[in-house]
Amino acid sequence: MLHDQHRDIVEETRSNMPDADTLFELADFFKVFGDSTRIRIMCALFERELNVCCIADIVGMEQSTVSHQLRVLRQENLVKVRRDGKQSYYSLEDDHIRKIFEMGLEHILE
Amino acid sequence: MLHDQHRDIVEETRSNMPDADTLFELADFFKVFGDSTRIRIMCALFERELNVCCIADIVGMEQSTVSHQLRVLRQENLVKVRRDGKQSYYSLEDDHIRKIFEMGLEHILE
DNA sequence: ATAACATATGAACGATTGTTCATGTGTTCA
DNA sequence: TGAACACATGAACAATCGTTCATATGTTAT
Repeated sequence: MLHDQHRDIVEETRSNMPDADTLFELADFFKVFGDSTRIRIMCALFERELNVCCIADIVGMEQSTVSHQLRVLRQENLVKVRRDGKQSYYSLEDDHIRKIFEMGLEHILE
Repeated sequence: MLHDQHRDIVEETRSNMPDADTLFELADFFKVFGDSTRIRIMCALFERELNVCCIADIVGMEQSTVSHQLRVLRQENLVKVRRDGKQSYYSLEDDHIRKIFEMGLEHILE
């Protein structure tokens, strides 16, 4: 049960929070970072742009798996594609990713 | 198939990446941010420390659900607990969380 | 000691997710 | 045009995850 003294705290806290939709989007965005295959793909792309079969080789997974995960990364605007003949070259979309990575690494290395 | 010209790229990229264990840990860490209930809990805690039933009320979920998720947050060292009589007060563990939040928000608001 | 309350936890369930296999689409080169 | 290649995608499956219900633990007050 919620005490009377708590009602105000609850109300004020709730009013200072971003709206539910935004937080939902935020969760979806971070969900992308929550898989080690995708993390490894992004990490590989920190160096340079790479085509799909290189990425597959680097992370040691099937081409199909990598393609599926690249689609997830694309949908959240984390990577962009460039077609060159038969091959698709992927690269990182922006620099937030790098910073988020750094923050995460700082946290776990404590 | 991997072309000869790609072998070097693969090797060099792989050698510049953090080791697999670290990236696995990193994924597990970000996994915690990938759920809207947990996001909302963390967001509520930005304001002030809160006990469990206040959090449950703010996020609109069962006390049990919130307790389970608080355990997840505890296990990844994202929150700490303080017992005060019958109640447990939760607060954020460090400031990385705030920065990671900000990065995420910046990204989705583009 | 017992009742009432706050929180934690285990089991069970449905839902979501990651991977693989098979196949489809699009491009190049002979 | 057709074979070979690079990549994308759909279906299916196992595994993981989030929630709920029921119950256990721990604390306070009578």
